[in-house]
Amino acid sequence: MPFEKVESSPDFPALERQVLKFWAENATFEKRKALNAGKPKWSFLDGPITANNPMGVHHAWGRTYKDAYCRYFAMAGHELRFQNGFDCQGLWVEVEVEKELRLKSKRDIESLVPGNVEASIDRFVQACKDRVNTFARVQTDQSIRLGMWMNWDVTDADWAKTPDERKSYFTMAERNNYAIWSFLKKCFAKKLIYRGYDVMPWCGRCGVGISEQEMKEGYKLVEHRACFVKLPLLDKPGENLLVWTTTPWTLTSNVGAAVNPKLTYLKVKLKGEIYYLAKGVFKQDRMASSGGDEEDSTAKKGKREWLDGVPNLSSIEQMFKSKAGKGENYEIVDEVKGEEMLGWRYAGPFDDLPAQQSEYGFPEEVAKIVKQNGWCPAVTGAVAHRVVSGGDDVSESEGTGIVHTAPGCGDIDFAWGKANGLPPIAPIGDDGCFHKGFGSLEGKNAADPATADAVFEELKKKDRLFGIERYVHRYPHCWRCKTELLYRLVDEWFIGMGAAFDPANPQSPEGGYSFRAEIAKVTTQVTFLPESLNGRARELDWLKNMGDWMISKKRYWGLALPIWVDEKDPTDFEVIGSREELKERAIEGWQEFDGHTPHRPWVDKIVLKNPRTGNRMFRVPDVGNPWLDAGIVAYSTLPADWRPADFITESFPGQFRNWFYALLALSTMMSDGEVPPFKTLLGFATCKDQFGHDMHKSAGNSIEFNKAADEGGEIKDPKGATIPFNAIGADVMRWLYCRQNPASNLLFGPKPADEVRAKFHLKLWNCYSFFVNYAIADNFDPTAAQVPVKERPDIDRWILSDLQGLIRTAREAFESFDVMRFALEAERFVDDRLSNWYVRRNRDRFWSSNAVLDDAGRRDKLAAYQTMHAVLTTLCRLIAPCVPFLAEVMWKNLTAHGRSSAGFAPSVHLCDFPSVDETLIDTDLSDDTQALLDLITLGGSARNLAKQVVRQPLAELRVYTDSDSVKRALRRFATTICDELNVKSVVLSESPLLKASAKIQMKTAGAKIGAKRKEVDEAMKTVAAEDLAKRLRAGPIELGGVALDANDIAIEYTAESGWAGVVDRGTQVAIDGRLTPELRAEGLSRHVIRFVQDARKNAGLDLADKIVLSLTSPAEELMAAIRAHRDAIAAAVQATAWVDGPMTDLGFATTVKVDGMELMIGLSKQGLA
RNA sequence: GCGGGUAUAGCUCAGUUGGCUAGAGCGCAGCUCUGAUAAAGCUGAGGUCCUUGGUUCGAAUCCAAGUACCCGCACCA
Repeated sequence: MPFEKVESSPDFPALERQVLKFWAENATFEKRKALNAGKPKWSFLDGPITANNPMGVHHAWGRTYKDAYCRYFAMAGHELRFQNGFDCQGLWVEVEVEKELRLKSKRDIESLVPGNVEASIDRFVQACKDRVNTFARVQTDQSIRLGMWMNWDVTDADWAKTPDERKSYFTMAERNNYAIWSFLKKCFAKKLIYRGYDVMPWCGRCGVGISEQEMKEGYKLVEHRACFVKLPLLDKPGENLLVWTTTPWTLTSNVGAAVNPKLTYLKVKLKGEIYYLAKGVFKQDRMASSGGDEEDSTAKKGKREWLDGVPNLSSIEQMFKSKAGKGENYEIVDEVKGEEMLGWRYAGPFDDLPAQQSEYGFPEEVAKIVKQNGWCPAVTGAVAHRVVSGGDDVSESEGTGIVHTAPGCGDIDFAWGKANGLPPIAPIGDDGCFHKGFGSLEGKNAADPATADAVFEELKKKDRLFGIERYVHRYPHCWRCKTELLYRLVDEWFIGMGAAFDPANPQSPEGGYSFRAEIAKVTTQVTFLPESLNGRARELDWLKNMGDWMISKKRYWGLALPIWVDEKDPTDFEVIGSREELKERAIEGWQEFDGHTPHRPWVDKIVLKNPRTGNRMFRVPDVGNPWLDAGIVAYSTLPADWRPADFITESFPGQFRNWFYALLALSTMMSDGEVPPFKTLLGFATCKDQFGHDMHKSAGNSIEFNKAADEGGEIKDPKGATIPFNAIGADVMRWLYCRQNPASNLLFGPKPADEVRAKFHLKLWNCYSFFVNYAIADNFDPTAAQVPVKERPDIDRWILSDLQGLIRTAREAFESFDVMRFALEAERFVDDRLSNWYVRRNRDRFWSSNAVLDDAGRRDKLAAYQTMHAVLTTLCRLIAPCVPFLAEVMWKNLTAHGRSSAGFAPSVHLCDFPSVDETLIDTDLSDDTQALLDLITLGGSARNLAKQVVRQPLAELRVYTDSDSVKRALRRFATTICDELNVKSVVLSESPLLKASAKIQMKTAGAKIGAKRKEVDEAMKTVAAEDLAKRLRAGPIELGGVALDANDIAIEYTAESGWAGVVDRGTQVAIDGRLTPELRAEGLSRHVIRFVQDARKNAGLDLADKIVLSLTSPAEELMAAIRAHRDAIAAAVQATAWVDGPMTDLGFATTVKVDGMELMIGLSKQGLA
């Protein structure tokens, strides 16, 4: 038997698992690659997936695109590399390993082996490698389950190899790390690498500086306590500057107070003391959003972002009033210009701290650098306190207009400090806690609210605290561990990105080299999809605005920055570009390092000799930014003859500043500004839950890949109710992703999965099972000689013709990376054309029995089988890239289990992608059939208007149309129309069927009419529509002073009495709704048949069973109808004998009502009566 | 704060260079079909096309302002 019986409700996930086995056992993937060897290359570059956890369903979206396009280009005859990538290094892995090992801090990490930092780091780094290997393998298995075809590492032996030797690429591989070294060396040669001492956001928990890219991800609206602080002026007893800060811990390190020289400041007297503050802030409504800081308060006023439960800010004036106490008040005694205040000396809030007594700043390391760079004279913080100019950066939009300046705690403070010779005092260490030298605050964490309390206590004791308030603002947090960032003076390593460029014309500035502009130039060579996202503009915008790239992390697991620094001169450093260079230059440590990957702690052992000074050089302990790891892959993994990649695809949120950026940046440097890393980028949006909310593990609405694929599980809806779901399976997920608009967020869940399965998979499966199950019964042989297509009936040639259209769409869509277009068209093909027309109309061709057919009949039936077989097998090949399992299951069965002797490939994935067969295209036939389908719909609505069900035969359907294809369809498919609409005849009418009414077609007439609309409307009213129609047929007419032709005026119609009519565009359809007694009798008989069929089913009879039938009714009309159509009824219900009168003694009996009339049905199986 | 986007049915979204009666899928309601049958089809209800103003004979569409949400950029005391 050529085919296997097909279950009507299949277990898709189970079938998928069988297909995986089939592929593995038959080495199908290897065979595919062998077929394509030596063909034109199509280069795909995989964006590495972070190997830190199992996959979620959101990963499956991108991985479906990756696989679908790779499979398409493989079927279309290209050689591919099929290499998957894993992202291995970086803080995210460290954080998970810290959790595993229950470590809380960097100190814990360095004490893993008590007393041995180096061994501790080694153990920690090994744990990170282990974690990556573990989850890379998990993700590999899951990707295989998704149906992704890549050169996977499968066996234990594969995984025992080093990352460099495995089939997938790993960013922790030596190849990758050394490639980045060569990149950094090139940057160094262009003098782009520099060491920056700067105040940067810092995560005290992770102990790392946070780069600009990372900071974007962590802003959150939070509450802090802000305070107003008095700074007594040394030369004006009883007078104070009033400053405001949201970070009280930085007051310990105050060195200056910045004013804007152009602003006016008030001198406010309160209880005998004088306070200085900016005039503009005094009465300001502080809850209005900053913006219009000009005086006119009518300027647009937004409301400040605020948190519920936090009281509104009061104005500064109000604070003065309430502090004045009852009956008293403040007094404005004078105004001064900011510039007059410059140089005023004041007493700092924490001048008693040792840290304030250190020349050049604090702590010593900082002081050393400050001294070396000449950033300030030999003064201590306590001595340096004075009013400085902050220029226009000091505004009246926030605070008091006098800015507390701590050059060791703020970016701009640091700049002001350098400009004014103020020594920086850096209060906190890499753990975010106060250094020694800060008195009672020593060891306290700066982010801890209790620390603010301690600061407030100190201030109170000294009478420096003017007020405390609860304040809400957006504040950066660590994107990994969510702790608050602190601004801290650090030394980090940067790549200088160079001068700005004009995004409209991104060339390097005249003369000078600008890395930024070079990247921009390369970026313009890349295609960003989908177009609606304006990806290129986004990327250029980022390139324009970004600062220098901070590439260092003071951590353990990652790229070892190949920077060696002179032991005596921290400004003298070198970048090493390769392992070979390192070996050559090493004067110590090579023996120990050799045999290890270039990771900590081993690489740290290498010591170089400074050729200029003869001093020893040590590697900086920092590791690299992980986007370097992912950014180099176009060079570290793609061989030269595979560059640039034809295609990459990733979820775009964030990636314009992360992977896309890194890839462009590193490739620009590596190719000296010549070659982009890829030609086309397809971005896609974010995967949400089925209610449109972000998926979060904690919210219970995220779905693990394994559960979606095989296990089933449950999700929580937004109200927290639990919704269980069954396994969805890979192909349903994949189709969901393929049919999605990549620019929009995707809603994933059991409900969308069910919809997609019902809409596509089950519809297709129904067609397939219908075909196969009849083909089995009929012994259809797919290898039998073909009935020439020309000799097949219209409907066969029609679907083959439309199938070519689908093939054309498929090829265009895949080639332009628009799989959605193909998927939606395929759905329409399967639903509207194959299922709802071809199969439905052809059921009787398939089930007609060979025994009663003549030669022509048998040939017609063979044509039907062959047509449907061709359609289904072609569909299998078309959808194979999207739903590889479903396609494979159907293909194998349809091609008699892949017997290659029959000319079919043993796997659908070893086929070529279908090409359009021009000889099968019959445009007229396709048009005519479309017209037919439209006519059926119209006729259906006309029936509906006439309130006559399809079972009731009607006399006549009339059609009036100006469409040639409708006219042709009417002639060509008259029988079909009669059958579908259950009418006795269908007639093409030469004249309109319906009462005319005229209507102007503004689409064509609008331009002619213009402003004369009213005149034309008036003129229209005076002419009968029928006359208008007649005159128009003769030629253009004049109406209201405007010449109009037949195209400009549409004549519309309504039906005459007894008829029901509908109109669509140029076609009118009218159906005769009147019933003659004959028609009514026939309709009744059809109802009777329907009830008898029901009764048969209820009686549990088999399809083939013959029956003895008895039909009785007290209603004479019904009995007459039964008598008149007795033979038709008997044939339809397979009654071979009649019993006149009631038959209650044997078999099955029931009573029903036919159009209100009682009918007793009795039947029994023939032979039992 | 600056720039960009979006706003259309209960939900998810289409809607061409302005053109008159604004669509689809899902959901809902009703009906039908019933030898593909735990499938399928049809019909219906449901819209201030975010608001206001403007341009125009005519605006969901173009312009301006406003509102809400989203994205990017900038965020300082």
